[in-house]
Amino acid sequence: MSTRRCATSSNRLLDALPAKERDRFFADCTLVDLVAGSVLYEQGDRIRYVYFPTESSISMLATVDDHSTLEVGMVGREGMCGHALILGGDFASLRALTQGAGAAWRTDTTTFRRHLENLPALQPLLDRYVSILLRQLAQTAACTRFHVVEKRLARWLLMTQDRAQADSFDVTQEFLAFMLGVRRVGITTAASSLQSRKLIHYRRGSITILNRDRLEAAACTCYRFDLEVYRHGMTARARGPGSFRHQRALAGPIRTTDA
Amino acid sequence: MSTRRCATSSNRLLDALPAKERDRFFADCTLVDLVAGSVLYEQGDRIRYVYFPTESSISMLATVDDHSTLEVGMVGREGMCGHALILGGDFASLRALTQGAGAAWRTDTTTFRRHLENLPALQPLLDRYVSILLRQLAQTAACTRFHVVEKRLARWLLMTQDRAQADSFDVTQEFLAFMLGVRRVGITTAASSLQSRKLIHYRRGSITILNRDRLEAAACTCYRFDLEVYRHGMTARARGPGSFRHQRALAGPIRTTDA
DNA sequence: GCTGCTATGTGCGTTGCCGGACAGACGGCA
DNA sequence: TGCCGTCTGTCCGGCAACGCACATAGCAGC
Repeated sequence: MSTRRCATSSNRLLDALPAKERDRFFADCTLVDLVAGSVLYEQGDRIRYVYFPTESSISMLATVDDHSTLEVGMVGREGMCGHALILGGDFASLRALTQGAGAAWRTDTTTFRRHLENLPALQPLLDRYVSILLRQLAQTAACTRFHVVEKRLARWLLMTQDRAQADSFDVTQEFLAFMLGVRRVGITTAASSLQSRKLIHYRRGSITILNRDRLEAAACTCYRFDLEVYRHGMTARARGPGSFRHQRALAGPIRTTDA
Repeated sequence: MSTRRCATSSNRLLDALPAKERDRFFADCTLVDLVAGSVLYEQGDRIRYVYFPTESSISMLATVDDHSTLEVGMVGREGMCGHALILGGDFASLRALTQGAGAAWRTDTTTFRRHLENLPALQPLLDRYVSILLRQLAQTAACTRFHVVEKRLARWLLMTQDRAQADSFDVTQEFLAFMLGVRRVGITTAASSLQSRKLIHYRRGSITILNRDRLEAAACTCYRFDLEVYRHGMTARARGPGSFRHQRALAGPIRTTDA
């Protein structure tokens, strides 16, 4: 089933380090196996370890009213889990839950902090990652507000496929509903629509992506936007236009007019 | 009308700097007047100036599909606008629009970068601010998903009141609709509901908050949560519980079980 | 094979918001 | 004073998603 599995199973952030620094960093890392469904941090937990997934994927979750939960970010081999440490914090600001089982590099907080000081390329690299994460959160907020469940589901499946590096992965509709913050039946409807169009196939806790291109066409544009942000950062390439519906309603000139 | 106006009209982030550093920073700042409706950055713009509002407030906006826009963050005297620079970036990742007219300290990018290197307290302070911003984005995503317009409107009004430091401020329903990503009529309904309960009073482009406590009770809990995050960061105090509706659906143990 | 658990599918009325259209009200300006 | 642009209020049908309840289907263990 895992047809798209890659040869190299490392983490892209760490790969981006200069070889010397990377070696020093890896010397203090342990390769661990994350179990699907395990909670890495509860909101407000003191962070003990940071994680750099290689095959696994982790969901960042925000909760309101003690029961409604929404996935606001996804971390795979392109990222890291425990971003608060990058910014000098001690506590996890969001719940982190292993969504796709698999391997991840792990380092304890103290060691990680030491590397942040001693490896000159590390902090800038991770700062850049934080800014990407920040943009992803903003995009998810808008996406969740404006896009229908079916398109959001398609986006989620594509994002997960990228991180699982496989066409097929284990997930129940109940879990998907939890991630997208909708009813399970909402997922049933959306998923069966996608299946009837032969974009995906699913059965009892497992989903296979059949046609990636058409699934991408069925997803909202947020998927592609996210990819662009990861690839090019926030340069002009990832620009999305956007104008106020009624410019007249805004007093004053549009550009900065401060003295 | 502006009964709650404070004597000190400075910026809280800059106030938190040690006196010596603050003085050096202010020496290179200009106090400018932001005009309501002016766009400080378009998404993807190279950042030329950063802003530290004192009386003004700025909205950070995310756009999807070239027309649907959502306010994902608000910056007032408690924050700064141009966070990308803190993380070493050059480009604005979100649109920034002056929502409440007023004064702000401004510095150009080059000078700001120099201060980041030379003033030892600045970078840690702003890093902490970024992590707060990040948490605010996540909260907004969940809030936008789960809370009805009336509660979101109440939250928005409270947040704006805090930043305007006045009970009354100028804003049209059209603009509110734009911020919350809903129809103008949706605001009409919500606002007249709040007005009928004597929590606010409004007339033609201006809103007055009549009863702050009851308005807070009418707002979603996200308002209070935000305040806690600003006050205490992500320590245990700001913890919000949250459990999966059906724990059974998650395979494996709940705590981290990696080797 | 049967049992029992979990995952998926369907039906029903309800609700919050949408899109569009239009009527009324306010307030600056001539 | 009266005009006119802007802001606000009300109506309509429609739809996506909700909450609840119950029916079916896959799969594991005995």
